[in-house]
Amino acid sequence: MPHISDVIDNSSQDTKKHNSTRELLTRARSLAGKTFAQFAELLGTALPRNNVSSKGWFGQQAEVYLGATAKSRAEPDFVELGIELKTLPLTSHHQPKESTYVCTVPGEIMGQQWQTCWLRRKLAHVLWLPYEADNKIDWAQRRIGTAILWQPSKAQHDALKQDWEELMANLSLGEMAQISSHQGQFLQIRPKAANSRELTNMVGSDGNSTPNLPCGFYLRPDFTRLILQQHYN
Amino acid sequence: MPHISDVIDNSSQDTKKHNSTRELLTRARSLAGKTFAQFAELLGTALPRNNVSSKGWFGQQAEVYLGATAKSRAEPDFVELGIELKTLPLTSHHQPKESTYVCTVPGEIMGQQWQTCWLRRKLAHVLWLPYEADNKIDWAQRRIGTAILWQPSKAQHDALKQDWEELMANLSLGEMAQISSHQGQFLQIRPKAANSRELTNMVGSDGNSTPNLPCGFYLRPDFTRLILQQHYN
DNA sequence: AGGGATCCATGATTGGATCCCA
DNA sequence: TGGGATCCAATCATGGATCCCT
Repeated sequence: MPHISDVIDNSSQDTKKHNSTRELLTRARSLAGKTFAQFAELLGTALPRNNVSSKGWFGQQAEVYLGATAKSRAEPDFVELGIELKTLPLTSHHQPKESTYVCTVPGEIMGQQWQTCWLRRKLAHVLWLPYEADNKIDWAQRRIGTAILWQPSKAQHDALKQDWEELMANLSLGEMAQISSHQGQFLQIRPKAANSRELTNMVGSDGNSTPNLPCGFYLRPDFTRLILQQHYN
Repeated sequence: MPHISDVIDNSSQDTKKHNSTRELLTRARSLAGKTFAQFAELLGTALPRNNVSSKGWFGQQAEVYLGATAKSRAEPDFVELGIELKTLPLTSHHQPKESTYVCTVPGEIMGQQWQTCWLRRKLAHVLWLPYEADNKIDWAQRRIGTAILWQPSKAQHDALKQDWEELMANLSLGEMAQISSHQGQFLQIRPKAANSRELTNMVGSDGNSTPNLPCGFYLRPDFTRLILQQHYN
């Protein structure tokens, strides 16, 4: 049984966390309407000259601006808040343009559980940062949208859980090579590598290790579209 | 049963290997008597300005000069010959100045066997390249010695095997933290890291993973002293 | 003088994602 | 238009070892 002071401390922590979360959202929303060029100026950095060679630029600079602490580490972007930052490219019709990368598919399949898996933790609390990604708009002139702080609804959670468990079951059945991007209603598994010759080792349920393309979990556009609708309607 | 042509091919391979090994030794010995400054000039590179910040310089440049193929990979330096290159720093009395790093201690202890372990493969065939390492000699003026091509004698092999099996047995008993550099007659285990705060995961015989300092196997000077004596007497 | 601590280079891995063709 | 392929930055891990204090 916790001592009363622990309860008081926790409660105080929760209040701080709540306030910090609101500050984070406020700061993120202060970017709404700004172009990439204006954003770069805010940061005092130069815009990369083209988008092909700077795919992750906006996401990484947004982390810097919002004070994310985890640089390429296996932690939430905002550790103390448990919040993950994800940029969300939009078409000219303000629909998701792409699937959204979530995290890498674990190389060790055995013993993975939904309750504790990395994907679930990543998607437990997300700060979405939409932006214009229509190729007809000059890159420097693309505008940042209004940030959305989101947690999965019961239905969304359950749908993700079902997809995840189906995909993981298929993986453990052995042939990673047979896993298709077509599986999964909202979640899919796709290659995630520098190139198609890259290989890592997958350890299957039989304990054997086989070389495979590194893969990642991606959210299909249908899923992120729901999030946008949920917020704007 | 092999076809007769396979036998002929192998024999041809062996001859090539023999010749290449002699060429390697000859090329290595052509460095005998040269100073670091002269060696750097041979390579067309600059000498690093001090030795503290360039600990691996000679070893790495020697690999380049001798055509080693494995750059930081888990292979022998000269893959086709199965030969490992090791530089050997000497005192003013031409005795080994330091213990000699061999390889990292595997993070997975279970199932390790002497017959197939990396340490045994590394030490199966070594091209030793001695050089003056007395701090009283200006770094640029240190001279390279006569290369020695070495394979362990039966007695040396057995002694290494005994040390290795003793050390590995201790590791698998659990407490990596309790392993001491004092153990082992010719072989020891010591830290091998950027700094003492670095940690990696060790998987013990119980299958549990515990964080530990990354460690390496080192040959004690007594061992390399034997190799020098064996050759020069 | 032995052993705990440390230094550099480079390849591999991971986290940020979007590209782009059939 | 979906999914196979790819791009950059930064960290991590490994291979090359020697430093340097007690």
